[in-house]
Amino acid sequence: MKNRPIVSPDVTIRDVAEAAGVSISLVSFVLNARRGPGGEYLCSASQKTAERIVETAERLGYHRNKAASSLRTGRSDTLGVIVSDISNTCFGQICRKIENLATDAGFLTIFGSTDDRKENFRQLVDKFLYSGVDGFIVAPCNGVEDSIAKILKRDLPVVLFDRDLPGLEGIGRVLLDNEKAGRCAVRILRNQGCKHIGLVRYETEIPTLIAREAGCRKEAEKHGLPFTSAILARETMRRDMVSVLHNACEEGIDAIIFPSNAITVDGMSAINELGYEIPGDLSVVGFDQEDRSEIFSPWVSFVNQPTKLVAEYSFRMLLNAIDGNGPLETKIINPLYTLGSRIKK
Amino acid sequence: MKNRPIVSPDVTIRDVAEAAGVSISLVSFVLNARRGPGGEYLCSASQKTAERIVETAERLGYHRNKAASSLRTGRSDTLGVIVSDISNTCFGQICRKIENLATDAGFLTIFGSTDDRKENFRQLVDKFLYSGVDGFIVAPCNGVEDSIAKILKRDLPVVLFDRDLPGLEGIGRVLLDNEKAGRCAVRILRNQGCKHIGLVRYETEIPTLIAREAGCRKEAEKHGLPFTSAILARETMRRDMVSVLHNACEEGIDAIIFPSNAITVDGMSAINELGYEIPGDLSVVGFDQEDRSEIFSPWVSFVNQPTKLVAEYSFRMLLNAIDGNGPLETKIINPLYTLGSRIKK
DNA sequence: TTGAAAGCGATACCAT
DNA sequence: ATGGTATCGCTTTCAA
Repeated sequence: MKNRPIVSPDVTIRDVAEAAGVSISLVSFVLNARRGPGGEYLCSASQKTAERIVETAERLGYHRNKAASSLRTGRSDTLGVIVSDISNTCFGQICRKIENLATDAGFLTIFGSTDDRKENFRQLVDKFLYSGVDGFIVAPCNGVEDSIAKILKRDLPVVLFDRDLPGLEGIGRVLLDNEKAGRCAVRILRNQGCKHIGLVRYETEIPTLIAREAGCRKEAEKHGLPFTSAILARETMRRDMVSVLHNACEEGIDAIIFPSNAITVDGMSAINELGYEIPGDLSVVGFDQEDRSEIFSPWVSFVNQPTKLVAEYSFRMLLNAIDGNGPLETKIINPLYTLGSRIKK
Repeated sequence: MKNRPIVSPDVTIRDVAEAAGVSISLVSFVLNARRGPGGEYLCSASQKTAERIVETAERLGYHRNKAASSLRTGRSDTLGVIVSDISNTCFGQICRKIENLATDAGFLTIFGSTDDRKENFRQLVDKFLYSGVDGFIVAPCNGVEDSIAKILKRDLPVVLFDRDLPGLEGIGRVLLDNEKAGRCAVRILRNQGCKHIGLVRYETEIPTLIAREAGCRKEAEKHGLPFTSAILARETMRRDMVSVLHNACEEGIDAIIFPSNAITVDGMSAINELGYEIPGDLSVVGFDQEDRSEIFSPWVSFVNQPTKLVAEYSFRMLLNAIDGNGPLETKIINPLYTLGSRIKK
């Protein structure tokens, strides 16, 4: 365990300095200089020397030692991203996009999954904090306000997405317009000619779900459409789903909305178990689409977070905050949807 | 861009030393000491002092500065993991598992996605190399032998998974037994009573696909089952799939195998387009299951890499190599399968 | 059992 | 325009 080998006799800034016949300071200067529009080095060094230094560095294959640089500057050029589960399609996509953007901006990204558990969230925040990240993009669990506060106390910027933690100040937010998303779901079903829409959710105080349901109800009422919602206990949702859907169909409901990914999954399981046909027996709108579900179940419509946009907004906001030239604010984004086929061939 | 604030006046080892009334060296010593079975500190310091130091460190909220430690030791306690797409379920799961294992072992993990493109792979390797990772776990693209060699030249350990790069020496491998996986697919269909099995793949030299097809053929021949395979051009696979499947069904094929994730996706699209029913018109075995596809399309069976095992073997092998107490070898693992329902309700 | 001190490599202040 | 040098926090050798 102890005797891990020390590796790679690397090219250091000193080697470059010697090879170029200048001082270490000058090399550091030039290598950190910003570039002008014409590619000039914006520093006090002469262009000639600057070019020679850069060329030497390249020739020797020099690469800045991150640890040393980080130790000296207090910055690591690393971002911490925390989600509930990176193997979940939606989060996976957002993480990938953030990673790409961060790479282009010269940042490294480290990810962590919480499984939606407070303790895991806290551990990850600590871990990332102690590894010296420069900022956070997080999809929080409920009740992790203290952990966020810990980040803030270190003066590090945080951007929240996917779920809000109301009441926190000094952080950025990139959130879906959930009420609009709810309206969107109902609109899809109305366009398919559905006459009586149902919604299933579990009991919760998560504002996301409440707002989505409210949006559904408003849009339905606006058009005088019957709208019925069933609220299950969270623990027994999976089990209760079958009877709830069965009753709903008996009562003449011809369309159902599952307002989150978890509910969609349980709901689709129940529909399979009941042997219902989509859209024959029931039209379905789910939320937060799974990978390729359009291929495995092309008759289900989905309302989604636009993952690319979420990633872009979150990253830009964080980067601006890190660079000190932009505010942390709240950005509300519009839902995206994919329509399922209405007809089976 | 330049004036990012330097943050967090942290508790340093010096603070701990002063507060505990000992020297910096002693603190470092104790804090890096291994623990005996009874929790004793295995270092020359007296247990009393050791305990006092540890207690002081905790009280002050001390955490080792990673940059400084890394600069001094040349180790970063960071692992680099490279896959083709982390938002793909299978890779997402493997990454998550590796992350968990790494965390438990005190390592940080950084991920990168290549989209199966050489240049991206090379860039990621360089990026990880220059950020000082201690080792790599990678699912390679074709033709990145040079990049792997670059890692090896730095004396860093590499473990390959998912796909092999034959001919490379001095690396670890965790690979699926692809021939067995092919046999497994045929066995599933035989159990469902299928009489004539087809397989679609694209033209390639990827050993994975070839071996899977060979396995299928062998198993079919072993039981005197007719087996027909169609080989499409990679670029036009998506387009050609429809007619190929159509012809296959006309010719009396009652079961089809899609021997990779990409082929499964295109294949399922085509089946949807043709309006074929599974398993009414056709039984299907796909490879490398998507997230929740069992819910959206419960009638398809899948042969998979056991993601947890792949993650575990890869990580353990790498960790042992880093610690210098274990070889980098080739580990072949058995396929896993999930059965689709044979009957629609 | 404990401590002093020499770096690791890069940055940035201050001279020249 | 260029260079000398203190310093970031930690590990580790050597001496006491």
